[in-house]
Amino acid sequence: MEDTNSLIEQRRSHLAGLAEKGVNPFMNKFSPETGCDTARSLMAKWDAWNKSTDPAKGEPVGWPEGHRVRLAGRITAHRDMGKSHFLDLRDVSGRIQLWFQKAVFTEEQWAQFKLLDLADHVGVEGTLFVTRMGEPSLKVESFVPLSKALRPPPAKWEGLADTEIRYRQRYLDLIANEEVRKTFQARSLILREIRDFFHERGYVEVETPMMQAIPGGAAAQPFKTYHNALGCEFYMRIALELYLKRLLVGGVDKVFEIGRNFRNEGLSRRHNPEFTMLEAYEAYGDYATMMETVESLIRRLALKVAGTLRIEHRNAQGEVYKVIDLSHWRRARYKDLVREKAGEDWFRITPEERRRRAVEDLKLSGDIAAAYEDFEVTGAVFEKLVEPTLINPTFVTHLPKELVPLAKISADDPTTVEVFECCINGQEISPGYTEQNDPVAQRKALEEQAGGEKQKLDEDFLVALEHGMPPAGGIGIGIDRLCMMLLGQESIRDVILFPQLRPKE
RNA sequence: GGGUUGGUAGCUCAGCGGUAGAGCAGCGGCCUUUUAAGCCGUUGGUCCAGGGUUCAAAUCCCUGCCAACCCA
Repeated sequence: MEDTNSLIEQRRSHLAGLAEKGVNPFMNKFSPETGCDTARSLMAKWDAWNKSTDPAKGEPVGWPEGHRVRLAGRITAHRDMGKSHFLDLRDVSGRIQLWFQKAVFTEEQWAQFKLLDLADHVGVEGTLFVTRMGEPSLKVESFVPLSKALRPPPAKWEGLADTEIRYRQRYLDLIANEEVRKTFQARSLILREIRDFFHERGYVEVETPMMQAIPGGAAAQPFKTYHNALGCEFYMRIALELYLKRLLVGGVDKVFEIGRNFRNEGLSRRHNPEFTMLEAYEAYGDYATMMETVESLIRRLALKVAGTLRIEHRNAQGEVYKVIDLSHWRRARYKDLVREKAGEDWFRITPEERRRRAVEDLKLSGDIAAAYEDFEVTGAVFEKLVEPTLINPTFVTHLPKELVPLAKISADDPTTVEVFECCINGQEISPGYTEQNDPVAQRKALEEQAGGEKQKLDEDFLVALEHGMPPAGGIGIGIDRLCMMLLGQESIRDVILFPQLRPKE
């Protein structure tokens, strides 16, 4: 990209100007003592103490006026008053205001100062003080250019709105938009908290293959790749499941993995071709054990990241348009939820009548294909009419066995399986299972699912099961959707740093 | 895959057949406590691309590309 404009040319000439003066505009190393906002708040603390008239205010706190400090960051604002300039310096901790006075510097140094541009990185050293306006600031005594920005930053006030630039050049989005920085810091916190949660419960974190000869554990289109040295095709994984279960066989009784799955399907507000999945398995647990696990985990995440179990989603105007109450976790049977929307007699009428009612009365004609079997008609009712209404957390239990062929039959209702779908925010956040550990039943179910295509059977996995897998509960949690729910984002692209877009040119 | 909306200066946007615009940023000037600094002046454009209609197209039409949203 060799595009130039006058702004880039100006910056290039400033770069050349620094070089002529023998200044390296890309320093190898400069060690700041502390963060910009750290210095700023310590100064503010002292200032508050200093100005307090309370006779019992005690010992000085923070950093006093005149405290010497060395900082580094990016220049994000410039207010020029001739012989006196105010700049904002920003690093990951936040910002602090810099004061450059002409009188402090030699003519040569001032000439170098004039070659600095907005968005450059600089290192500065000086003393802390508070301005007349009460702003804790740094009186700069020396500075060094650390990295010259050859391109202008986005406008500071409007921020960056162009979605395409925001996603393709996320770094500009992060520079320009404070909320975006916060969202991704919160995502990092969520991941860390999930790991702490499972480690505290005695789980072992593992990493299993992303390149698999047979992509299993879910029904989804995989991406294909090729290994030159082995001379064979591989698939990018679509789920973590089958390898984690091998580890249950191997005696890793509590095991989890957080990792990327890849599905070669459509992109949407809720789908990115690569997405982050958590799966956790617990030997001697069952689906009920895992419901408790999911609830405890998500409650903890909400308190950590939002400070409350009442998650508010706000629109661009800052108005709350949705509230998710994570203090009550409903448990409801699949059939009961379907009856609420489709009629009390739904499961007593004939399959033909069900189809007619779904298409005509419930207006699901676009969602029900002619080839759908009866259970799929009910599935469409659930997916289109029930799931979107489950804003507050609901564990949907006792799913019909046809819907989840690989699961274990419920002890109290043989037409259903020991599976839950935890729905929050109108979407499925986490499925959970009492895992199938009967190798004969598992083989039969997988063969039926493969529809006679023998090469799709993960024989190695079935052999593992034949060695004996302990009874276990398992869950999967879509981390991206979890982040959307907790962080008030309606698009998956706003919780993934670099969402997939069509490559340019 | 279908529909809707959008793509104009570095950024945010207006203009919607008749000379290419504003604010911010930038550049020059004034100002040594400003903070979306202020005041004066000023530079900057493949109006997404390609075709068409027209005396005349950023503007109307067609095709394509990219994106967002809705639907499948």
